[in-house]
Amino acid sequence: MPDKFLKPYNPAETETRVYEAWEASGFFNPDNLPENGEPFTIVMPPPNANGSLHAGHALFITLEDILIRFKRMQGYKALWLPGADHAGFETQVVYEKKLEKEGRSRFQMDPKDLYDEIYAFTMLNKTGMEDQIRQIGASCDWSREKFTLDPAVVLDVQKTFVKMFADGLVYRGNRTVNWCPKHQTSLSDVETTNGEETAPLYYFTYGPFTIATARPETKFGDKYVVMHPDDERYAKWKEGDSFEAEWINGPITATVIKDEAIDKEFGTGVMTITPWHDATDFEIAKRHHLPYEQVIDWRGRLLPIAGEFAGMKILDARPKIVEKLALKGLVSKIDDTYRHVAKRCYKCNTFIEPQVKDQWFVKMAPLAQKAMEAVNDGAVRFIPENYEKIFRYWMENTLDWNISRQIVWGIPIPAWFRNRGTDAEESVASLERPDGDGWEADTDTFDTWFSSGQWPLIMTGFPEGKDYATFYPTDVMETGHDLIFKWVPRMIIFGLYLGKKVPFHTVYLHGLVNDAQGKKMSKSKGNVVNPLDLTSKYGTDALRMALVVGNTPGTDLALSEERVKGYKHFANKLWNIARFVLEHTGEADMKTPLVAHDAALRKEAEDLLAEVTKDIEEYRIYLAAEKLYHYVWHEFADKILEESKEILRSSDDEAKASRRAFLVHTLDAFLRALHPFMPFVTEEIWQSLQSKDAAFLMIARWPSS
RNA sequence: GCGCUCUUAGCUCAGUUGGUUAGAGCGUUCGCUUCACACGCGAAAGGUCAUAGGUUCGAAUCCUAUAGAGCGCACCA
Repeated sequence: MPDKFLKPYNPAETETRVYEAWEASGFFNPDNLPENGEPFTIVMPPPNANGSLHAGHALFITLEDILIRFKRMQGYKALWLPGADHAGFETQVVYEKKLEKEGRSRFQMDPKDLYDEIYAFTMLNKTGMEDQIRQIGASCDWSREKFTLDPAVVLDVQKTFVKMFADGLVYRGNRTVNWCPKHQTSLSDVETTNGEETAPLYYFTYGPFTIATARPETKFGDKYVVMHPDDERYAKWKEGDSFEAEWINGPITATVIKDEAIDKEFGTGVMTITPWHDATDFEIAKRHHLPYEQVIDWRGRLLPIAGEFAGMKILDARPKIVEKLALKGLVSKIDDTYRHVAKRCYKCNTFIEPQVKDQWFVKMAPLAQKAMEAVNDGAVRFIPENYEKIFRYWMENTLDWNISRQIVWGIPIPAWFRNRGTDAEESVASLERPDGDGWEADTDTFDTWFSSGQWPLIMTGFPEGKDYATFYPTDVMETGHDLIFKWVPRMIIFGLYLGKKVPFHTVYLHGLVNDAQGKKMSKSKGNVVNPLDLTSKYGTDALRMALVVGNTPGTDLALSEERVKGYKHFANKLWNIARFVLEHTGEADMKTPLVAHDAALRKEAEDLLAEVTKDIEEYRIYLAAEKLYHYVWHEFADKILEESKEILRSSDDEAKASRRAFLVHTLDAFLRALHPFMPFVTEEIWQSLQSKDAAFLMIARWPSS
């Protein structure tokens, strides 16, 4: 028995050494595996290279590594493809915060300089994160790693856009977008949050009508009142009737419009419209061919149309405008109990200002239709199953996807414009500048999800790479349940559009990792747990077990330090079991026939291993881990080892020989079974076992078929 | 408003297709310097499975309603 077993298990001493040996062996790359089985592929959700690893990363790395190691031991060509995401807007926000702290602003910087700075920042973080992923024990193939801003990836993504343009699936749209005045970019619908708020609802006299509004500051240019065509209260007013009204900055002439978008029950059933700053109003204006004008600028300040209020921020202007209207006797009521839903930027919480803007949109309906059909045909399975409903809901209710972002940190949109802002405006998608004079390049970049949506294709080398032929479609997409609508549908859509096949057959969705009380971790609450602190304190294997035991898919996990500590004890237990077995067996004769009692115990163990195998195959990882833990500690150690002491002290040579073989065999089998969950301690012990039959436990045979 | 999920021991959670006395970890109590391990061993206490109905030979598990929690969606200004 090696002397190291005389001391408690030391994760810190073991982990780096073992990982380096694995990596050097080349077996993370399936091309080097001794067996040439069927491929099994997982694309790693590329972490955002703008910070360090958090507990959620540790969870997904663990889950995916368990599946990969399990399949590798079963003889599959197991390929886990790591990558990193530039995470456009997210990273730019992180970097802008940094600039803010330094008293700088991106709006005073040359875009090229800004890009270069963010690039350097991201590359530094990327390297750091790769090391951290190694620390969690990820057996991914680093030789195939990609970054979303690798030149080849950029080109692929741009080609997709050009193809979609040619296929009529992207178009230049001039319409209402979600505008963040702080970050000065438009955002997709999934990049905004909806919060219920209480805001005063003002009732103003508007000529012969009373209108209700929560946004007086947008009302300067309003010259149309709209009501429902069936509203009997206003039956005497006909579409096109006009009237005089005293308004904020003097008298105006207004016109009556009838539209079914108006809710008769809300307010007075009459409203004025501001097409530039409200999506519903924009639609009404389009239907009735009404003019529209910008009232609020891109920074969230009032434009000259506001007269004396020009240049003011909307929240400052609002009370002053109401005050002025009150002096004119035009305020009839203020309802302070009005609750409504307001959209905010999901990063800075600033109110979204709807603005009309030219952007590139992806036509979602035909693409979503295909994704739906694939799911209906059973080509993609969701775990847990109920997420399929959520997926369907999203695919049935798609809005066209705005993919233009007014930020530098991203993949440039290969588009060109001519005669911009005039009736003769032309816009084309092309990798090269089109022929002819006057073309200017689009300065916008793609929404990050436009590139990450193509990730399974990109990682497998679509369309001509050799990996694409072998490993696409991939097998499992394991990611957070919050990505069910942000990421998963886009991957399925792009997979079907470009690759003609779904990119994976199974979507496994994990929950959030919360603090010990089940509260969401956040920097402001100060309850963020750094997974690397936990691995250095208790060992990576302990953290991995704490993250997966009893953690059902789709459900959030409360991660307490006590929990991790418990599994550190388990790693040590395993270590001492090995010590006992090694001490008492010496060179056991593995061919010794087992006595009846030992054969029965062995049957029990084999039945359990068969169950565990089935559990993992059916993605009940939480259950498999718990069963192994329970058997090893409370059966093998507490009962079988205790009973062995007496047997091995006895003078029954047949029973002794049988028991020695049984102990070695059982320890060996459970080290194999535990290896995907606790790779380090199991590998370290297994290297000292007489039953060792491969260079690494990592590539040894799974103990049950 | 609509949709999805959840409510099981002091805490965090399992309970895989309905089937004997409902489980785990941590915590608590009691007893152990047992020669693998005190990062340990042995034992114990602790639950009307949110509530009310229903289906069934049998329900934590299926159905309905109610209450509470969480998440998502929604153009009522």
